[in-house]
Amino acid sequence: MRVVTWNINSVRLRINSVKKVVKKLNPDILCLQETKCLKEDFPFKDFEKMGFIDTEAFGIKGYNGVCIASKHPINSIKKHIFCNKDDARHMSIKFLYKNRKISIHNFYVPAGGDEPDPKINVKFKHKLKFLEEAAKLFSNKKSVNNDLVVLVGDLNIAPHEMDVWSHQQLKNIVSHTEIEIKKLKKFLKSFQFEDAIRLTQGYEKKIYSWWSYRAKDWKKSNRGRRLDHIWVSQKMSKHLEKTFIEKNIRGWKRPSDHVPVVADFKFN
DNA sequence: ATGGTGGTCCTACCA
Repeated sequence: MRVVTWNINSVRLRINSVKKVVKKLNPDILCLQETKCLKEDFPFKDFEKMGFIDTEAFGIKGYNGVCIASKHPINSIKKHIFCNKDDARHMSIKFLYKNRKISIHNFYVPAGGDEPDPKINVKFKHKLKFLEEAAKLFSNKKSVNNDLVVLVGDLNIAPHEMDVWSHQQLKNIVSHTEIEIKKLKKFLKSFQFEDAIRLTQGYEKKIYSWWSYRAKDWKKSNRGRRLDHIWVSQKMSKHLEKTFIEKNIRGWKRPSDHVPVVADFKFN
């Protein structure tokens, strides 16, 4: 069973890239962030043609927006509101796979602006509050040891030294500051999640999922960050087979600044 | 070098 997460940065502009990625990766579950598309404008027909039985999406005009497309019938959907804001940053579904109930959570964590000080930057304050509320959502759950849960998304934080091109140069840059990383780790621990990428690939090598549009040559300078994540519950981690990141897609024509992150699971 | 580029939808705002 394959789960793919990708910050698409406009699903309508890049619908052909989505089709190519689906053809190439054949995901069971595709989670998108920054669809930048109202539900009434969402290209549901295209997702149907790609082979998805159920596609759930919602968004606000211009900003954020999340989608989960599934090749297995979706049994239930939840959308959680964080920080009392009218935005579209979370969606979760449940579905059956080989008679097992699996939950998928798709998150788009606020980017947080430029200034890494919650006292003067309301966007950064929002980001920290969002992470706190997200952690609370999971720490309230009782079934931590028995549930098959996958949490994916653009979490807009690169937590480890090898998740950024230069730990030294980014430690005061939003996405890699100590305060955010602490909140993210608390979020991770709220349901005893495992970081699937690092669990399968170790902590030694540099791994990125995002390269800025502002670089002259993203590939040559390679100043990336690992902002996109796949987390698995303890029980789900037993079924985790492998993970990989589709870096080459950053080099496609009119790319998103993020690339798809993939996790494969095996069930008997 | 406090820039750079790329989204949405027309004017700023977001990343």
